[in-house]
Amino acid sequence: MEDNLFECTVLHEETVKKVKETMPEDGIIYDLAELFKVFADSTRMKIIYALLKEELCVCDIASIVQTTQSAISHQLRILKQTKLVKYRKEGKVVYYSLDDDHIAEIVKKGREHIDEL
Amino acid sequence: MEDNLFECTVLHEETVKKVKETMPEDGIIYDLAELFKVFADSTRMKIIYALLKEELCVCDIASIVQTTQSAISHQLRILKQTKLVKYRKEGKVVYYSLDDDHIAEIVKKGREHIDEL
DNA sequence: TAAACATATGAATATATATTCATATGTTTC
DNA sequence: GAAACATATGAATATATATTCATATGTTTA
Repeated sequence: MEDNLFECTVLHEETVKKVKETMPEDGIIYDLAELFKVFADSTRMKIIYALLKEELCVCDIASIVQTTQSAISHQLRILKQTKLVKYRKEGKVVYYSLDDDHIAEIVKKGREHIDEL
Repeated sequence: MEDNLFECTVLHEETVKKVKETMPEDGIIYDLAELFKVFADSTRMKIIYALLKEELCVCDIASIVQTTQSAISHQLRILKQTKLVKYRKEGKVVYYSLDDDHIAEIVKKGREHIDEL
């Protein structure tokens, strides 16, 4: 009659109850996972690193990342949708830059972890 | 004769050269993307949040995350391989806990970004 | 040592997503 | 307004990966 589907006799009920209460809503968890998904691809990570330095147009990025304009453009769309980059147009050229101070910090923390392994 | 495959006349050569010099090696970028990949799944994010509170056994985690023991175990393997969690055995029960201080910081920075949108 | 139990794992399936290719859109210049 | 150019995008393909199911492994207890 317990509401856990997990037939398990060593379950620490008090602990589980306490931890459950502190868990963020599923929506928050989902959004967090979605955010980190953006950082979870080499191409996008390269784009982010490049933009950490300065504003760049699409063909600059393609040259730096050594990938096709199309692939870059698709990835920039994702970065745009998740509000990690902003852009401005100058004629037919589009300049992208980072749109959030947290990005640098997240990358830095990740880098610290990597460097300590 | 340029070494860029990107037929693009507005390329900012000086800028591109400068940024290229500051880019981390591909290996670092790859490792970073792999790290963030671990955070990029709702189930793993829930496990991480649960373990932020305290050490838990597999069936506790399954109960908190409301998923099967098998799914949790598969995800814990990934968290183990990437050195984000450690474990200790007590008889047939296995207790998992976070293995790195950066994890909390990375999640916190991500959360700050989410909360500001 | 056999049964009960906690956890781990291999294989299969389903789903997500990165890249490529072709082409569309929008801007500038002649 | 036509050609050249920078960027965007839809469709298709290929690859990665999360979950499920069945079962294996290892530990405790009767």
